[in-house]
Amino acid sequence: MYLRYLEDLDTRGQQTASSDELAHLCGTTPAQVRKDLSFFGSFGKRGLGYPVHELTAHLREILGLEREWKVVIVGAGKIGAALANYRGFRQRGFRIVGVYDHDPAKIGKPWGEAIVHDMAALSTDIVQEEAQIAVLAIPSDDAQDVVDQLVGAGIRAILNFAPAQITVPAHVSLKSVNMAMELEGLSFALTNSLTAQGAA
Amino acid sequence: MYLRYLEDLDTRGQQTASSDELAHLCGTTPAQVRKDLSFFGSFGKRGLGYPVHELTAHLREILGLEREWKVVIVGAGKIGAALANYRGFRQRGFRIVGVYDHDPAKIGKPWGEAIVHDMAALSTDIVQEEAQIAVLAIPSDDAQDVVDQLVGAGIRAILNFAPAQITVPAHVSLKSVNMAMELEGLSFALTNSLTAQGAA
DNA sequence: GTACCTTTGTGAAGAATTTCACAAGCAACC
DNA sequence: GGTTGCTTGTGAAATTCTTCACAAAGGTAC
Repeated sequence: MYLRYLEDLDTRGQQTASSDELAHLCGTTPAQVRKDLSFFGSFGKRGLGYPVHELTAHLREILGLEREWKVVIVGAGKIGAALANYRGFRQRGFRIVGVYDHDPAKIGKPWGEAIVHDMAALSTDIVQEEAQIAVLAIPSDDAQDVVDQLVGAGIRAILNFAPAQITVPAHVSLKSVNMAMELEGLSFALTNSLTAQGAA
Repeated sequence: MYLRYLEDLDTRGQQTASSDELAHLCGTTPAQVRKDLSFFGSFGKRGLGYPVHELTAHLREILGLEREWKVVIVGAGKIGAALANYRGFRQRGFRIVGVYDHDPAKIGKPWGEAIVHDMAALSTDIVQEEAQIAVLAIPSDDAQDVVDQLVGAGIRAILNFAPAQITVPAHVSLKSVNMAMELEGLSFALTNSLTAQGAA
C-alpha cells in the first residue's frame, strides 16, 4: 500500500514524504509507518522525511517487482478476461505466458494478445516456460484438481478466485479472493453498524 | 470461513463438529475456534461439540445473511460480468437490482437477467430502490467521483474492485480488492521464500 | 447412580503488535 | 558557527491477540 501511494506522489513530482503524510494517506499512524519501513532498512532522512523516488525503488525491490514473473491464467471466463485485460500487470512485471481452458468452444480462440490453450497442455507448458505464478479462475469443483496439477508442474504461487477452499503444500504460496466472502463481510458491518474499513 | 465449512458439513449431513475438527478445516487452532465463536455466544455442547446446522443458522444471522440486501453493480465490464454471473450471490441474499455503465454501446443491452442502465440514473435509482450495497467495477480515474455519488445517494457499503485508493465517510463500509496488490503479495512471498498462506 | 470419557467456555499466561515518547540527526537561517 | 525547527529511528510502555490449561458440563456404559 505504501508503494501505491508513493508511486502516486512520485508521478506528481513530490521529492520527499514524511511518515505523517504517508500515514494520513494510508489511514494509519506515523509511528506505524516508521516501524514498518524501519523493518526493511533506514530509508528516511531526519528532519526531511522519506525520499519518494528512492523509497519506491526500495519497496519494489523488497516486493520482488524488479524481476519478471511468468504467470499462467487458468480459466478463460469472465474473471480470467478481466485479469488479462488489466494492463497494470505487465507494467508491474507480471507477464502472462498462457491462458488455459478445457472448453473446446474457447480453445484456439484469440484472447487479448494470447490464444486460449487446451488445459491438457497446462502441466507441460508450465514446466517448459518455467512459469512461477498461476491465477485460478475456474469453477469450484475442479479447483483442487487443477491446483494439484499446477503444484506438480512446479508452480510456486497461486492466486485463487474460485470460491473453494483449497490446500497446497507448504512450499507453495496461496492467496484466495472470495467475492462472496467480501460481500458477507460488508453485510456483517452493515448489520452491526460497524464502520470498519478494510483495504486489501 | 467457519460458515463456509459448516455449510459443507451440513450438506454432508454431519450433525456436530468439534472445535478440533473446525480448526483443522480452517487452518487454525481449537482454542482460536472456541474463542471466536464464544464472542458471539455459547453455541456448543460440552462433550459433543457444536451442532452444525444450528450453528450455521446462528452465523448467518450474525453476518446479517437472513435478510435480503439490494446491490447495484457499477461498471458493466468484465469484472462486473463475472460478479453478475456468479449465482452464489443470490443464494446468499444479495439481490442485484441494477447494473450501470456510461458507455452508450452497453446501455440498454441485456446483461444476465438485467439490463444495463445509464449511469445518469444511478443516484435516483439507488434512492428509489433503497439499495444498500454497491460493487464498483470501473476504471480507477472515475472511482472517487462515483463513490461520492453512491454515498450521496445513500449507499452504506461499497465493494471496490478499482485499483484506486478511495475514501468514504465514516458511516460507510468499504472493502477494496486489488488484484495487482494480491499478486504483489505473492511476489514478495516468492522473493523471500515465505510460505505464508493467506485466505481472505 | 456412578465412573469415565469427551469437549466446551474462559480466566490467566504468553506472544505479538501498536503506540508513545524522546534522543539523535539533518537542514535552514541568521 | 550556533540556534531553531522538523522528522526519523527505536527502546519501552501499553494494548491487543493468541495460546494454555483446567473446571464445568454433557453423554455413555454398566
